[in-house]
Amino acid sequence: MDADTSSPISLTGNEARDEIVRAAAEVFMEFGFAATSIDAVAERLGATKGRIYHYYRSKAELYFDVQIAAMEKLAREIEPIAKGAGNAAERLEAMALRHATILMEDLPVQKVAVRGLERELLGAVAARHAKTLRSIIRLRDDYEQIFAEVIDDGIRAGLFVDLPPRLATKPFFGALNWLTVWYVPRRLQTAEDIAEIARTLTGCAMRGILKGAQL
Amino acid sequence: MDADTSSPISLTGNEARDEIVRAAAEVFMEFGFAATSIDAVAERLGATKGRIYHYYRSKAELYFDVQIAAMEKLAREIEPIAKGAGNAAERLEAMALRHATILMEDLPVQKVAVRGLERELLGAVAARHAKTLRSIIRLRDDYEQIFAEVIDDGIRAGLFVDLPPRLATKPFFGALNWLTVWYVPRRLQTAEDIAEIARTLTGCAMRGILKGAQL
DNA sequence: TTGCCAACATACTCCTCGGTATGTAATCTT
DNA sequence: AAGATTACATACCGAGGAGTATGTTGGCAA
Repeated sequence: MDADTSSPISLTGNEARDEIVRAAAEVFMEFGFAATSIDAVAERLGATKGRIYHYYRSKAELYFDVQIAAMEKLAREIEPIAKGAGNAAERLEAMALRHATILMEDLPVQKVAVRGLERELLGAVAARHAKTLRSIIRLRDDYEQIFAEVIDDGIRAGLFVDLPPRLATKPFFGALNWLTVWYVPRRLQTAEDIAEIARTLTGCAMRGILKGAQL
Repeated sequence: MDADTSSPISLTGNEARDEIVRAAAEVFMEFGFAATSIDAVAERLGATKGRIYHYYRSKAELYFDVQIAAMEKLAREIEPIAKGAGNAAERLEAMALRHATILMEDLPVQKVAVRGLERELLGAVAARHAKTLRSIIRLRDDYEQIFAEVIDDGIRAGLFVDLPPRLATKPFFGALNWLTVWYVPRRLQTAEDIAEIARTLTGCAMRGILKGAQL
């Protein structure tokens, strides 16, 4: 077990690390990278720094792991849909629906990932982790590319408005991802409530790029 | 001059303060609140901390001022459009177009404002500035309310899809505001390029809530 | 011209926090 | 069962940075 601590990318999810990542995501979500202290994460775990630094060599590495966890989860679920059955509009709608749902179900991790690297890091630790940084940005780009390709299909098929796919992706993602800014999970909120929100957002996003009339 | 340093809200824009706010916005945009040092802001001004602390009592107060500047600029420009001529769809489209354009033209200040208070602050300085914090959140809510009312008009008029106005506002803003995440100003970028982006985003946002067919 | 004050710069304090070095109990290996 | 390793906790260090206390300079009033 614990096959690699050297490569922060694509690590096999050690159980202990997973627990740390989840706790870290909650605190990062609340305070952001810079304002989050390792002690605060440890406290949420009911432990001390020692535990965290046993598995992670720096705060940045821990933060990266949250990002990776988020992107892998999304890609793992959405890619099959993109490559599945249905025309571009049907696939895109299913992707958007699932995407929005994951954001809400997995809020801490996903919110941190959506806020993204935001120069906060490039500025803070700079060139130190430049390589890791690049590979995470790559993960994001690859994920966006999945959507861009389906959108491109739709445009070619005449289903969607004629825009550069990469540009059309932006407001589409915007309508969905923006929920990480305003959505606050309420107690008493059922899975159906989440599904309702996801459908609403997906509806707006889809109409935004669909061409012509629909009901 | 310098009528009030006591109330951080609604201050009359002293020229010296404005210059500090603009510089601060640039650095805050780059590194976020927590990772921005007052020294860094001072350096961008070609000055030292002394200059900043002569006008601001804390980093938080300076940050608040950036937020206020952003919200006042938006409200000042968009409110007249909301109360102007045209049906709900026409007014909303004009508002969205201007909103998106301001975000790009005034990127540093607006980007900081869009990222918003994000608990980063509530956590850091907590109850200290709770009152100021509330009033800034109020500014944001009021601004969103301007859109919500026009959207409500459109729904009642049967122009827009039937959704709770407050909820419909979310994906609409999302499609627009998301540009603060991906948009990077290029040299050689003309006003027409910005206008083009604004039109594209506005188009997607409008189709997202418009009911029925359009060209 | 002199005193006063605004508008800064300089120098210092103090505390937080990332990271490390070291200790220690449990578990595993042989 | 006796080292060795894992999985932490504890104790410490050093840097960075917010805020302050104290100069210093130029303009303006009387």
